[in-house]
Amino acid sequence: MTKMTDLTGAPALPLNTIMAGDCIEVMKGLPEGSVDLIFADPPYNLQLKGELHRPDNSRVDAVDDEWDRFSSFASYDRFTQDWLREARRLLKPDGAIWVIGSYHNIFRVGAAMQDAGFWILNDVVWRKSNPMPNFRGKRFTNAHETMIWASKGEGAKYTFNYEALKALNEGIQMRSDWVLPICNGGERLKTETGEKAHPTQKPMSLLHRVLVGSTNPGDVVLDPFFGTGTTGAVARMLGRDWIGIERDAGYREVAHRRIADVRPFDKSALQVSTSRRAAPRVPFGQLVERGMLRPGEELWSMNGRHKAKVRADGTLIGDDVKGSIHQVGAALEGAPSCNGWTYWCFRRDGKTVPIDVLRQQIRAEMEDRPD
Amino acid sequence: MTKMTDLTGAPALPLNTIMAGDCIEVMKGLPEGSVDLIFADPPYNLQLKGELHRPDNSRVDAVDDEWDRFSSFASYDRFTQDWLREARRLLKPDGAIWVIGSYHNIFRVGAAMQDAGFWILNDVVWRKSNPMPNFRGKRFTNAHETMIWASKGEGAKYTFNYEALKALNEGIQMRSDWVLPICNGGERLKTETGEKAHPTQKPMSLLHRVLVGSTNPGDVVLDPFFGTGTTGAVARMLGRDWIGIERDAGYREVAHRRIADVRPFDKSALQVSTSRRAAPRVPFGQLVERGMLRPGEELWSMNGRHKAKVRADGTLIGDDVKGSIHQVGAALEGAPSCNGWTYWCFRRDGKTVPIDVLRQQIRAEMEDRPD
DNA sequence: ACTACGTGTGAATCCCTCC
DNA sequence: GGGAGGGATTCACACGTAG
Repeated sequence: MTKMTDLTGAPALPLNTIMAGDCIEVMKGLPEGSVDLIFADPPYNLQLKGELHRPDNSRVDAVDDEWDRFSSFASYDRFTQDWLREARRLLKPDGAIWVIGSYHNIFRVGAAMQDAGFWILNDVVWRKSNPMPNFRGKRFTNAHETMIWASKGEGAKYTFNYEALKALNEGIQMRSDWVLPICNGGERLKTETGEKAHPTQKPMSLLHRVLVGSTNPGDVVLDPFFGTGTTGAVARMLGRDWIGIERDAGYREVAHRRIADVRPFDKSALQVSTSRRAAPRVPFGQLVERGMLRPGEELWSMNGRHKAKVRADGTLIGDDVKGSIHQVGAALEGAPSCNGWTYWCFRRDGKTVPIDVLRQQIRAEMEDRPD
Repeated sequence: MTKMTDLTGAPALPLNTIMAGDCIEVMKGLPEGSVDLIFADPPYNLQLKGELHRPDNSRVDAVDDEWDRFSSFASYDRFTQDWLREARRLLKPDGAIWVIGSYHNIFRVGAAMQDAGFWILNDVVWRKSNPMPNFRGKRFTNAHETMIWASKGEGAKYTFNYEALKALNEGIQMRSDWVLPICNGGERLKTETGEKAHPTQKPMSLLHRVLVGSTNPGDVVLDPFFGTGTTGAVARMLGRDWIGIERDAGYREVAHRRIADVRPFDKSALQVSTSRRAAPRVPFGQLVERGMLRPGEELWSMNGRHKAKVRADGTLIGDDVKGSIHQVGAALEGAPSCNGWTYWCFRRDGKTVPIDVLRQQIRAEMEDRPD
């Protein structure tokens, strides 16, 4: 493949392009710590009946059952370890990875991810609303696939747009089981002869939820098993940069045309709900400095059971306790911690008002005139 | 343990008893090829670190028991390989095994099962209808556990009561995802002091479906991690013989009393597992994920007086208001509440269509294969 | 008897910034 | 890098008590 470098001599990222070749080799040529998210839909590769192929496409010549079984699992494991090692190298320290699979391969993949140092955050079940039935009635309808979401390592940071996903789910925390239809109808890519362009095309709704939940606009998303480019199409739609790797020229061609047709959403639609966590921090002392609360004034706990007096330095003093609004609240409640902003109230004109109202006033002013 | 033999000199099966001791050692003393089904609920190796509190400051009662602590993945893997080897030895040639776990351990267990020669038939997802939320909002609600169902080896026969399961599922082929509540209320075993008798008691409805589906009356069911004996209780109820292995004397005592109380062929568990299903809630965000509405697209109020723009996370943004379809509708109308589904319309081909039409489409799809 | 409301709790790898 | 401290964060049920 072509080696690209930027002006500093560091290899540049080939953003929004489909790279040709084996993903392990191609990833070796990309710079370490450069990617925000990896979405991988690796080959399931474990149909031991009939033929079995190594990652390099050579056919495994079975001698007997024992040898064949050992050889095939071991060869799939080596392949998995190899691409996972390169994938992890490419991730930024606060990057994350999603891998999708079925019971044929997902257990080996999950164990390999843990062995490679990834830290599993959730396994997410894609529950298909319209799966193919088990025609022979010998097993359960295979109605789901499993995704593993993992950070780069134990304690590593990662992106999780909690509020946006909660909003997507009408105000209820998003669960680890997602009910979504399989990809068919107009979304399913076809060849000129009307056949499926790719046997395992994933629905865009699945990628939408993955990318809204674990990336921000402008992030770089890598898909090492690009296929017909669902990841790229949704990334472009959502204003994320993407890189695809695919060794099949036919799939690359379909993906290229498909992504070129995508109209990105406009910027304002990409702004998603955020939590208070992202809001600027307001020290309680500022309420006193600005005269919103007077030193000596009494605050009352939300439940009305406790009171404390405001001091000029923005601390509280109650019976035998003094400290921050949080510390005094925790001490009075005998709790391990306490959010003083939602715990304390002041009184004006006979009404009891949470002090958080004052913080919101300050934040509103800051939005008009940011520092 | 005591060695038992029957009249022919072959070791006899200690049917319908709880054996004391470490399951690997105990299994070594049982005869090869003697068991029809194994249900195993091994330690999950949760690796919990500090304490966790709910937003109301109450402390979560974590699984911190000694039996769930392993020094490393390697030591957990050795343990898993050892008990799986003995389990497989005990199975009849046409026997089968179920193992339940979470993302902490299930990938390692699944890979070890394949390595041990088991042949996976399905992975089955237990979708909890009432899981514990993720209190800190840092991950998805961990709302499911995974069960692996496997035969003794590739091509081995196994029991699958297809019609019985179909009947259990109101005439529709049983899928690989089962919606069942966690074990609480009256079914949850308590000590005299009112604490949980076992931290991870499984619901009887789960075992009911497993045993109805993959055993016949008179079959022998072995549970090497017996705990407080859910497997034994359901087996007795359904007229199956059972063997439990448990090393904790306290758990054995609770299980013994519990199983003695079971009336065989009680139909109560059946009623639990076929509990009625509520009308499915469809989040508005799903219309966006599924491409039925585009982020950036405008919606119009039914009366034509207001409009708002759809965002990628399924919220709306109008003049000075943003939030859910319901919130924005209420704000624009100055009303205390608003049903956004009937309030908002989208435009296609010059026609104005209520968004509720799209929700009805999704519900219709779900009715094809409910659960 | 029935409803309304408050409380308790479940296999959990659950914060982040600043000094 | 470790410790301190601000302050953000929950859904579905079962059960008990009040009205």
